[in-house]
This record gives sequence, C-alpha cells and structure tokens, in this order.
Amino acid sequence: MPRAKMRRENKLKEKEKFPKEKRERTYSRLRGMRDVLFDEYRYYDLVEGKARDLAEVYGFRRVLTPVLEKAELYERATGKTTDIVSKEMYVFPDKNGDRVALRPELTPSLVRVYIEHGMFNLPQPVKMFMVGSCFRHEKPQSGRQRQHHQFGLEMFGEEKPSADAQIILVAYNFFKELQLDVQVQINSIGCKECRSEYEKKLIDFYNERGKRSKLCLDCKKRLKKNPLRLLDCKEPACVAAREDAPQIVDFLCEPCKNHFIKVLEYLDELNVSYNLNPYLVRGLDYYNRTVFEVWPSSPSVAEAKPASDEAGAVAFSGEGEREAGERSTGLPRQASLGGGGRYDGLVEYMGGRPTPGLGFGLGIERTIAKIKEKNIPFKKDGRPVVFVAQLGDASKRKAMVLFEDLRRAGFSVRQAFTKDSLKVQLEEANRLESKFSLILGQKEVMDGTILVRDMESGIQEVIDFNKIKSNLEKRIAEKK
RNA sequence: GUGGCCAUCGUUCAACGGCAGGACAGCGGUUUGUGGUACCGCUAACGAGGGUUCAACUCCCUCUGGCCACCCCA
Repeated sequence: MPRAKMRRENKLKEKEKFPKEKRERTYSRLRGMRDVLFDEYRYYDLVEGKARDLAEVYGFRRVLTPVLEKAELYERATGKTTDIVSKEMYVFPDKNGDRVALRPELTPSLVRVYIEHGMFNLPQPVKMFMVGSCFRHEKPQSGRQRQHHQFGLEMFGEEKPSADAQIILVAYNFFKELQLDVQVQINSIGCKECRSEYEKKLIDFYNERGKRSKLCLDCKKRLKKNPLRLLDCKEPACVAAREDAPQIVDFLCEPCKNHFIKVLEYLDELNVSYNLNPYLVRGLDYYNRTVFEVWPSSPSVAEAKPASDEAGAVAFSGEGEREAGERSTGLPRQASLGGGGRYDGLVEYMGGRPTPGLGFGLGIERTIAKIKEKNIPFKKDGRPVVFVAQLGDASKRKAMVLFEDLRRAGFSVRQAFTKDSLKVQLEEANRLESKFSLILGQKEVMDGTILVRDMESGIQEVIDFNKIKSNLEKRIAEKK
C-alpha cells in the first residue's frame, strides 16, 4: 500500500476514534476572486462615497447595468482584436445558446444604455456614472484580480474641449480628495484622418535604416496591425528606437490640434497636474483625440516598510526591473490607477446617431491599495454610541422596546440581546467603543429606573427610566 | 499565456527525517449585576494526491492555490 495512502487512512481512523464533527467540506473562492469583509469594506464605502459625491456635484447621474451582456457588445465596442476581448473576457453560452460575456469594462454597456434608451432625446450632454464589477480572466497579481471594481464616468453629446477637461478634472479631484498624489498623463491621438496620416509617417520612420530589425517580435507585428502601439512598448530596444520618432501632436489636423490645446489650457487654469506624454496610446480601439491615464506621482515601493519580512523583500527586489521602465517613460506604467478619453465615433459605430462621447474608468481596488499605503486614518462617525444592556427576562423585553425607541429618536444604539451575562455585554460595549451603557436589571425594572454608565470614567448613575432621552442628550452635549 | 518565489491553528511567525511550538484573536475562569489592565486555563493547523524512507509537516514529483514580474490592463 502506498505510504501516503496509509498515512491518510491512519488519520481517518484517528478521526473516527475521536469523532470530531469537524469534517466539513471546504469550498474556496475561485482563482483571482476576493471576498471583501468587514474592515476591508470600509475602504470600498469610502472610495465609492467619494466617487458618488463628486460625480453628482458635476452633474453625473448614477446608473446600474447588468454584469452579463451579449458578447458581441464588447467584440464590437471594445474591439475583437484587443487583448481584453480576445484573451481575457469571460465568454460562455447561455442556456438558450446566446453567447454572453461577463463585462470586462464599463463603457460599452453605457454606450448601449445611451442608444437603447433613446437618450439622444434627452437634453445633451447626457452624463452618467456607475460603480460596478468587471471581470477579466488574467493571471492574478498585485493590483490585478479577475473580478475588480471600477468607477466609470461617461458623457455623451458634447464635443467641446471643456467636456474633456471636466472628465479629467473629476478623475483628478477624486484622487486628490482621497489624499493621493497623482499626475495625469495626457496625449491626443487625433481623428481618423490625421491619425492615419501620422501612422504612415510612423511606419516610414521605423522602416528606414533597418530600424525594424531591432524591434521586438510583438512590435514587428504591431507595425502592421496597430503602429501606434509601438510607442508604449517597454522593450529597451523599442524604447531606444522610438527616441526620435515623429510625435503625433505635430501631425494633428487643425481642429484636433485646437481641441487639444484648449483642453490643456483648461487643465492649466484648473491647476491639474499633468504630463504631456507623446507615448501614451490606449489599448482600446474606440478612442480618438484626447486620451489620458492617471498615474501615482510617486512610485509606491519607495514608501514600503523596511524589509522586516519576506514580502517586503520580495516587493523590493522586483523594483530593480521597474526602474528600467521608469527611465523610459518617466513613471511606472503598470501602476496606472485609471484612464479614459474621447470616443466620438463609438455611439454611431454601435448603431446610434452620430454622437460625440468621452469618459474614464478607474480601479477601485488599486485606489484602495494606494490609500492603504498612505495609512490615511478613517474619520470616526460623529455620534457617540449608546449600548443597551439587560439582565433577566423581564428586563430583556423592556430593553428591546427601549432600544427601538432610542433608535427611532436618532440615537446611535447598539445591543447584544442574545447575551445574558452583563460582563459579556459590557465587553461588547467596549469593543464597540460606546460612550455610554444603559443597564437595565430586575431591580431597575421594579423601580422604574435605569443605570447610566459612563464608559470612560466608569461612573454610574441611577436615573428615572422616563428621563433617559433627556439625560443622554445632556451627557452627549457635554462630551462635545 | 510565460517565468520566479511560496504553502503550518481564524491571523501571524517558528521548529524538526522521529510527540508540531509561540504571539495575536476567540472562548472560559479569577470577579455567578459591571468592560478596558493583569494572571490562569481551553479551543485550534501541516492545501490535495502520489513517491523516497523503518519513519515525511520536513526530501522528490504532480495538481490546486497564493504572492511577484512579464504580456496586457484598472
């Protein structure tokens, strides 16, 4: 008999001798998927709250769309050839045979919403935002899960450069107000006409003097398929090759150029920290004119704690390679917190009326990771917590009613009615950092009184049961 | 998809080819109507499968999962 099997059987025998009903079947979450629990969720609340507040101030209204869409939506909007769609999208047949997909990004759904609900009949521009999960079947790593959440903001029906500036401003403010230092990387990739003009020039540039042979394999393919993407390759050879490549800003047609200049002027005026990045081209097919990404302005690992454990050491050793990338583009590319741009042709391409559009998406998890790095403390909820404790059956019933009463009156109350021991209840009160505990026992029920305990000093006072509210209000006022 | 590192109580960190240990958390007690501090006690783990060996948590292989990097992206 194989040893390992014997071991296993011995173990089983042992377990039968000492029958522990511990033999539960364990299910685990899918690869790259995360559970967000209790404390972690506070970060989601914080970030989502900021997103909502900001978006609404700027006139964006919230929508919620299905996670599941027809696969064709993304194949058309995002682009069949993009990695997101061709390699990473979750696609499967529905029960009725439809090819459906878990959304890998937010924008296509929102474009569909605009068209499907006839929003061209609404006052333009139509501004909407959404927070939701996106799915990409990738190998998980830091800042990358298979399910992540994005805050997406879209504006339809507005072609003025001030719209571009506003979208960027919201993205920028979002991070700023979460106390994260970021820089906007911005570029213009022009319109169909001037871009194709530029692409020709770019191809010519790479073809001359045998530059092509030095490019990496991917870039050789890109030269044929999508020459713009040559610019953001990180292979040292390709970085070197692009050194004096023509820059697209020099080839923009008049309208595109003027548009871009205006956008930058607004950003200057609004004090948005940006970097004109001629190598920024985005991975999605639908963009035109303004494209941008938001990068943290300081590399994250610099702030990492001293390597007191393995994890820190590993993270640090990886940094050597990142620096190489930094030299080329100025900052680590991988750390992008969000990005977006203009997509004037997309609505029409998706079957709607010709409508300009633009938007951005940013990663909630990546934002949270940055917040954690900075150790920004949560501010506490202002209202002092009042804990209601009880002893004995009659008082429990009375305490439950009291609890409802106080809750309706607007007090921040907590309880542990399933517990009988006062000690345990006060422990809970302590955990909850309550300022006061109300203690109701048999004696108090008989007397029509209740005990108020100040949790900081431990001083208790017997008061008239009917005067609880005024007494509490007085105490709370004194604490402030 | 490619490559590197890793897998031990709920969390975190040990140890060892021969009885798996601490810290934190949890629960209980000292205090049966009183929390935070202290002391005492209890609960609780070798990811799965196979192999090498008298003996495997330890060594080897496979799988699964995690972390990190690349590709790409949020």
